[in-house]
Amino acid sequence: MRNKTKLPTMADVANLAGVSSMTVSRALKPDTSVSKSTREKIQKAADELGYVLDTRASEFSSGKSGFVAITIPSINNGNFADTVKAFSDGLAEQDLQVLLGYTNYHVDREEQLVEQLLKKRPEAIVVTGGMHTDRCRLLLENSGIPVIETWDVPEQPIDHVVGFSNLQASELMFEHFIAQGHKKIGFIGGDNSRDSRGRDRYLGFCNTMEKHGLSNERVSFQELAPFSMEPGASGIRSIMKEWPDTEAVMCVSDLIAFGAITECQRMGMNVPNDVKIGGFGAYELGQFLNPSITTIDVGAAQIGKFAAEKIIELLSDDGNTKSAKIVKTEPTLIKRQSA
Amino acid sequence: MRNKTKLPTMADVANLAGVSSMTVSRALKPDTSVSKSTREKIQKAADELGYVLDTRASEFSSGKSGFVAITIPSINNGNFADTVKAFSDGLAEQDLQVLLGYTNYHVDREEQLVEQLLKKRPEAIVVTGGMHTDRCRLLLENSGIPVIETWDVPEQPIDHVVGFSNLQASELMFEHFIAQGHKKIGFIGGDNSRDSRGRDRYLGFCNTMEKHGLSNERVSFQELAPFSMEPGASGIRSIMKEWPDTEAVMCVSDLIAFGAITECQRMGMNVPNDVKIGGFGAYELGQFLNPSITTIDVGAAQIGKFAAEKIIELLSDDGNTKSAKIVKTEPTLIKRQSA
DNA sequence: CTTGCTTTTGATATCGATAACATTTATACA
DNA sequence: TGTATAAATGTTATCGATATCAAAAGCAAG
Repeated sequence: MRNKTKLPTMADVANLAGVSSMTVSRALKPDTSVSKSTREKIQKAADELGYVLDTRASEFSSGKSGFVAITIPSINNGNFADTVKAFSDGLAEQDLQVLLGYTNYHVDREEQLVEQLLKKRPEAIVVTGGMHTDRCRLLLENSGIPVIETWDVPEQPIDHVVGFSNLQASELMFEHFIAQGHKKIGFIGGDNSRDSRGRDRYLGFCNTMEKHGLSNERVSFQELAPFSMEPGASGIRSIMKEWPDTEAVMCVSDLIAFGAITECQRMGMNVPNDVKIGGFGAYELGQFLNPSITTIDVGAAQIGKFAAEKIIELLSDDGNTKSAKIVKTEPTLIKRQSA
Repeated sequence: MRNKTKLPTMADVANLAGVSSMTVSRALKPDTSVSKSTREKIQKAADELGYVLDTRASEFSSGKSGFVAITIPSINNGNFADTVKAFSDGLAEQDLQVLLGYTNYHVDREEQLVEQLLKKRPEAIVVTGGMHTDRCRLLLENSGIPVIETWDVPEQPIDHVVGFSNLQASELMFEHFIAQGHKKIGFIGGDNSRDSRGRDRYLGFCNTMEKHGLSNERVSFQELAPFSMEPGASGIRSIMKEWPDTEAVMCVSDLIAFGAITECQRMGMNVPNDVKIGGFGAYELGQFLNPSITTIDVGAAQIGKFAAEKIIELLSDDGNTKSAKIVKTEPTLIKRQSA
């Protein structure tokens, strides 16, 4: 059980089976020309030795790493999890694995992570967002592999993009508030310097307010821990304290909205009668809360699916791919009870 | 930008810097004997070429893979995410990376995954639970690396264990119900054949009911999608329909409890006045729901932390480790509003 | 300026599999 | 039965870094 004992190699299997190691290599993959009897003989030898292929050697030798890297801001986020899941599923057909990294919403951490991931020579890399450090951008540009930026539509894309405009997406919610006749509208967000998607949603707030000649002062920015509801509670308290006549508030995510709605209930307010609360991201828990959360569905899974399709196309590329560099998805408003 | 262009290798850097590749190899790691001037020269050459180390070659050559594998049932589960996070953090100090796989609560999938992971030659492997296919067990036993089973205390451990008794943990909740004078108690669970931890929680139900001479018939087993609240809603509907006088129900997880509580509210019932609902896992959302969810805290992060510590100890092992093979954590009841 | 040490650098073999090419064996058909 | 073709297997070189051992350079003390 100790580390000392050497694990069997392909050569060991070859010896035992009385063939060359090349034949073992072939026998262990499907769709290769090895006679049935030889393959069985080799399989038996491999089982006997408890042989497990060393993919490090295999990938190193063949030059293909067999995986694709993806960075997301946070593990504890149903939306990104949906993207990753759809992405993994899409790549599984091609026997491509996914190597995942978390940036924790920090571009510095992203840079570090991207370098780490590139050292492992992925066949493509997907990053969340279009905001990177200079060095990170350089690393990606020089990586020699397809790069896809997601969940955003950067002004100067590095390579390919699968995303949507967070600004336009959040406008859907504010237009919804305004269509219901509300004028006293607020926003609860996070650290805009770290989360550019959150910042764009805030800009959507400012834009819409300006367009309709309304005040954009009713905002609260909270320190957002990953997957945190507490900031929603503090945010709504702070807004209702300073502007008690606020009629509708959009939160930068459904989790924040969850915290805000439940805090309203604890303060004795009725949502949506006393105040309307909107979320973002169409998280599952939003359907089940009473009241259910009106939200923006950004098609997180679709982003992962599209990214996977793009990568498959780029990797099987014979050099004449015609597909668009930028794929946009369409966020939609999901009207439920809370707003 | 196309895949064609070869990335620079260490030899390229060595050429440009006018040294041997061995010196480059040394210069790129800390704590090695390379003169300051040479190191700077090499660093400059590497930057100029945009050189990024190929860890595949590096790890292959040195024989160390530099990572540890871990399998968890589901990505969309805050508890396992907490374990993984603490685990990653614990290993980061030792420059060990974590390679994560999801079994989706299927032992067959686990077997497949474990084989895939072992092919990458991790330095240790952590699995969730103690239920495996025969082949999976064999693979783990023959892997030649430390194996840790977590989130459970198997009767016949493969190697090391960091876990707790799910059975005893769930008994905490039922004893809590009983101490409040309840006798008509129910349980909402999932597919026991797939989730052994859920099954043990159910067995805790049966044991406690038997011990107190109470009926254990008030149960509902639902098909549990990962991170799903809907089964909680169906579960409580089914129980309240068949046994309308039920006084208290424990759910196999907080997410199920969430679905159950909000469904009770939609049915016009008050939790906890009309019926008490308990959860399992101490998920963050349980704190914020109204009513907040009474639950069992199993110390998910602690499990990850302990597992990481154990691995560090085992890997730095000089052959005379004395640490216990089995580490148990202590689940606790968190009394909140719902029960 | 020589001896004996430490520090720095280099040459070579090697990790385990596979690509590419070469060769042998099996199969089909005239 | 012989030849053409396909299928099965083997040989050799190689991927990119590092371990290991060897050599050179730097340095202190006599």
